[in-house]
Amino acid sequence: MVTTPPARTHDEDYLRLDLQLCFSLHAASRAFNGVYRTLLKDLGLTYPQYLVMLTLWEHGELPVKSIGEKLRLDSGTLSPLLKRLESAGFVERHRSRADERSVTIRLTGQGTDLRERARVVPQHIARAVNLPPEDFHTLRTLLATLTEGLDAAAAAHP
Amino acid sequence: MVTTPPARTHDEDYLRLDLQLCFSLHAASRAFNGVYRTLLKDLGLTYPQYLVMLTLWEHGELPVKSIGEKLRLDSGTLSPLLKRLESAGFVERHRSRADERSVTIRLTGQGTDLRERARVVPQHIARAVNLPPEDFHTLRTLLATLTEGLDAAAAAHP
DNA sequence: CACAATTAAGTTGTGCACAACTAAATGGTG
DNA sequence: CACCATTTAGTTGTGCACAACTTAATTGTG
Repeated sequence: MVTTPPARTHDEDYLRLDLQLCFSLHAASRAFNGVYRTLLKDLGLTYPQYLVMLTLWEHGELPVKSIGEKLRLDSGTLSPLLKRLESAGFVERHRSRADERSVTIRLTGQGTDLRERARVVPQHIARAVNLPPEDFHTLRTLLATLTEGLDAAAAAHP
Repeated sequence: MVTTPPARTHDEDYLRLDLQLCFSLHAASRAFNGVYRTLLKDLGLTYPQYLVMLTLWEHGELPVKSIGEKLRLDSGTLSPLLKRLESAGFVERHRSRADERSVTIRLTGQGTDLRERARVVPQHIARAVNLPPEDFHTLRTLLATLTEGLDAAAAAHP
């Protein structure tokens, strides 16, 4: 007598859905990284360094704390990354006079100039992504919802 | 006379769209990782190790090569990861007799048993994700399309 | 004012991703 | 058969993510 408990099948379904989504997400994230990597190599930037430069180009100088909040990165990741951007000559680090705990990151001339050379990057990416604008928007919304749900779940079970 | 070239605005739009999508994707991927990390800590697995175990649970023993193809990971990532899974007692590594270059990864009893304990993971994730099935499906499809486009672009400009 | 709690940045250690390389086995071709 | 190209793992080195911790400055409270 063959006995396959129904609960087992249900679990398998869950497992399969979950597996498919995390695979897709993982794969998409890595594919994105790959394309950025090759595009950014000419500029001498890694992908996370590019994200930091983008926020600096947009907001001017920023304390490390703010960069971390915008990019959801902690000091353990940012400190060495910013040190590398500094030795590459793209940013300067200045201990804040108002609050000596804080360190302000400022673009150098070279860092500011890099923005012009970086303008081609988003164009290449947009072309590579090759999605109609509405899909673009849907994807972004769904990802945001997903992240929100996951963050809420993470906060509920810390 | 104020001259703002239209191309400039266009570039800014591209930059903004690109920035938004790569931020969403990056954030979603990291949120996913975070939830998995806490769930998997009890099992003594990292997220990539869990992905390897999932493929082994599904396919039984596999050569390193096949695992790498399924997960899009190269030997530089897999070799040390598998070594850690081996010293944790979840897998064994056997040099293939038929082809001495190949190494077959096999589940141990402990590795097989872990599957039962891991059954709760996808349920927690599905609950955390909290998306209607159709959104789930849309997201997966869009991510697949995105990855395909990015891979094609990467292949065109290697 | 003193002092404990909090905050900002940095450090250390582990693990993953990936590029570039090595070593050994295999396969194809002259 | 000999030799070279290919294939499979593995190694090395760089950089990111994150947990756990340290240090120094600031803030709040008795």
